[in-house]
Amino acid sequence: MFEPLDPLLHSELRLAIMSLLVSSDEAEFPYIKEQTGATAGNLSVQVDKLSTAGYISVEKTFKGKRPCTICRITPTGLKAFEDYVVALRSYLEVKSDEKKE
Amino acid sequence: MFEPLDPLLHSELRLAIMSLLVSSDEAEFPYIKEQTGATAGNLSVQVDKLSTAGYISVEKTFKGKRPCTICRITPTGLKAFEDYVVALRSYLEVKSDEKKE
DNA sequence: ATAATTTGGTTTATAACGTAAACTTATTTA
DNA sequence: TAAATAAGTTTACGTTATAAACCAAATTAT
Repeated sequence: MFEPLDPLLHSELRLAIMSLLVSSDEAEFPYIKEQTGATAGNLSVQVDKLSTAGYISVEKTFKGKRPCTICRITPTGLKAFEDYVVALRSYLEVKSDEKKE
Repeated sequence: MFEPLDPLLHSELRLAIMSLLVSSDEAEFPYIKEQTGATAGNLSVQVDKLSTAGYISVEKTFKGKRPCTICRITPTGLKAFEDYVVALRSYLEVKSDEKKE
């Protein structure tokens, strides 16, 4: 009836991060911070979790002399996001008293 | 850009409960338990939270000699659910690099 | 009759999670 | 050269979610 929701994606900030990365193939840390309105600390933690799960890749480079963290979604992450969206539908659709399952 | 998600609804089990109640105007505790696959304890806690928030009403009656807990969604709860669905869309839609906001 | 099981839950203890605050390091700017 | 800013990370804490333990009444088995 209700499909389980990937707990890694069922989090406001992590979902927002993934949402951004689905649309733009890469994004820098400060941009994600600005778009999501998250604090740097919270963002850092959640980026790390997504990265550890293999949902995003994180590249640490430099932009001039300043450090620059670039995030990208991975194929695994994209698949997980798509699956999550499908699963969510089972919660959002109105069921007109269907039988079982 | 991303609308905040009502924390009370952004929970797998509570969302499932609300989803059931949106479609069926009332549902008994054991039915919700069966449909969601939740444990009775977890369900009891989450029903209580939704009830405290005024999102559902809980009526305790009897069915024959056995206790029977009936849940119904309230207008407040329905509104909250609808708002949540709208807010969620801001995370699920693919944005083709639109400008700002 | 009474013991065991089932039904229908509630309470509570714990582990996981989200978040902000504090901190670090390097770089500009005053 | 001192202060402020940028770009993060670490850590500490309060909040949540969840299962385990519990309770009471009714039903079924012995």
